[in-house]
Amino acid sequence: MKKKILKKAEEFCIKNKHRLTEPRSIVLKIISSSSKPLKAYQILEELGKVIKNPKPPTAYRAIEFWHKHNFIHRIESLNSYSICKANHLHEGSQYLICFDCGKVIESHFCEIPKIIKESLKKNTFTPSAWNLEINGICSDCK
Amino acid sequence: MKKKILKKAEEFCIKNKHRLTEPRSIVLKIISSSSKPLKAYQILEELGKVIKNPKPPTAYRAIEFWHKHNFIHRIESLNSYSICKANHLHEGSQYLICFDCGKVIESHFCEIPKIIKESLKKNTFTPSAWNLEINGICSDCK
DNA sequence: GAATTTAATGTTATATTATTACATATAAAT
DNA sequence: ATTTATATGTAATAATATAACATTAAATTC
Repeated sequence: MKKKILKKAEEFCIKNKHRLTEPRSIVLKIISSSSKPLKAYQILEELGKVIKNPKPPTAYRAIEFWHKHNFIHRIESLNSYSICKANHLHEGSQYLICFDCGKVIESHFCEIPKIIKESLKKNTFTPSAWNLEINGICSDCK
Repeated sequence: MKKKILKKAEEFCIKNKHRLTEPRSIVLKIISSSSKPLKAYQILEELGKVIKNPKPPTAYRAIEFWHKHNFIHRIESLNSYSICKANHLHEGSQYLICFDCGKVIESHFCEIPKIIKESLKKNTFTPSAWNLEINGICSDCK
């Protein structure tokens, strides 16, 4: 899984003439290796195990880069970042967040639901990205 | 509109034995009077025009109170708060956010879309609240 | 209606999250 | 080789949020 993402990242960078620099590749590795979403300062801390005394902008820039290109999602209500589990990069994300154990499940579907599309049409609004976060209780905590 | 919300808030507090204190009622007034979502420190600033030198916890506590009881929604990606426009209080919110002009539209629908419900069932996850934020471009900016 | 309990606020300090600004380095294009 | 564009290094600080403890005010019990 991890390897595949890094491979994809490499191809993406070559194709789009972005540089796959050390902070970028390490940050992507960190996020993709984590089973849970990570906060920026957790990523920064991990980064510090590989490169010497990194500063917040170093982490934030790499995070922003991968986020902008849909390799990672941001879970807004947790200020956290998670690798995109779908095997195509896409502009929408949806997470189930258990308020008991804190577990976060990425629940993938590609299309914006119909009812939402209709609402967009009514508002003549053209979507580019979307994020849905559902709080509740997971099966383990029931 | 504003009056109605304050009336509803009053009734809610009496019914549920919560106190409609000064910080609470002023904060609700501030948020409900604003056409745009407000950030916590903007609310704090407005609060400072009415009560003497309020501190962050005063604003945050009132915000948390109304948020918990679904009178206001939090727009996670903007760290902002907005009055719930639906005339019944509900656990879900959905916003269209224009990245050009910054306009935020509350797009109300009561039910979680079917495709999402199915995903919840598959994950045996019981939702209690949900928040959808869609970024894109509004009709005025097209 | 005085004593107790509970709910809420006041206040100080600080933690957490994120960005600005400017210098430097590296790669790509001319 | 020079210029331009892209990205990082570093220091400082801005923006967002909470912890901890003291105090006040209302509700409940006696």
